[in-house]
Amino acid sequence: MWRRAAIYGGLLAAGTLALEWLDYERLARALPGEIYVCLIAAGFLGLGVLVGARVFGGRAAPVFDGNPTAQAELKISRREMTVLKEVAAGRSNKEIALVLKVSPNTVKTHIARLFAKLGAKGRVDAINRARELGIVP
Amino acid sequence: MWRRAAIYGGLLAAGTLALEWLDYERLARALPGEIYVCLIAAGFLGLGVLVGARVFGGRAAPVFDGNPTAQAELKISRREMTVLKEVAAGRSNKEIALVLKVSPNTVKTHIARLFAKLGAKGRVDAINRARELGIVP
DNA sequence: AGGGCAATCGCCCAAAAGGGTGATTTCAGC
DNA sequence: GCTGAAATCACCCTTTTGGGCGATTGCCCT
Repeated sequence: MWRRAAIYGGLLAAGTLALEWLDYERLARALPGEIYVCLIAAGFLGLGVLVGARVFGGRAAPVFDGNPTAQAELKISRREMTVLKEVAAGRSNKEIALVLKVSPNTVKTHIARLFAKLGAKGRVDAINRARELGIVP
Repeated sequence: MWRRAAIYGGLLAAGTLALEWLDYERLARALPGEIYVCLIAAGFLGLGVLVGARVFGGRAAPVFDGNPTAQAELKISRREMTVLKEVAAGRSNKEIALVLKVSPNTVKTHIARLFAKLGAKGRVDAINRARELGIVP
């Protein structure tokens, strides 16, 4: 969405520059000076947004709390989500078991289900896929 | 660094706007129209970069190839960096060994050194710490 | 020429992770 | 009251990881 806005800004900038290039004189006669300045400025503002978006991050989703859509799509349960977050935090099965106050076997079961649902072959892989799907920051 | 540039851009924009606000008439008399347009445009360009940087990502380092500063600080060698990237891609030691055409033992050695340098107690932990330090995307 | 470092590999062993299967409980929804 | 899904736990077994040695090679630098 923001990427789209940036592209529109860039197009606006390009359009403005093209107009200037093609018929500067007539444009200058037709438009009051201030409006012309504002046009150019707006174009550069859009271009700047484009540059900023290109240079920085570029990741689509910002703040994040899990993507309910993809999460529901894969039928990842609440418990599996909490376990997934623990895994992403770099904790071991034993640590997760302690934190969640369940048996290590339970943690292993949850993780196994997560792997199946995410199509992952390891915890790092699972985290990467979850991040691609936008269900983990 | 890029953040600094964005801030400079924003300051330029603010300065330009302030000048316009304070003494538009004298500025218009003193400067040829095109230069004035360029000044405003450059200001807005910087402002746009600032907005883009603020809206998107916000992470400090952008396109990326490893953060040389933190990397040098921890004395992470070239080979260790490539191994780290493979680990972050979710590959197993055996797979990494195949890709890099070295023995699995060598991969293990590199990873062990990485753990020591990063102060990590597992691959996921190592990736998280490396990402915090900005030496991995 | 010698020291230091990166890169490579080997071996041993313990711990962790992962795969497969089965079982129980709890609880919401029909 | 029955059903199904979620959550819990257990056991067995294989593979992977990780820790802790040591050793060699090649390269850069002084």
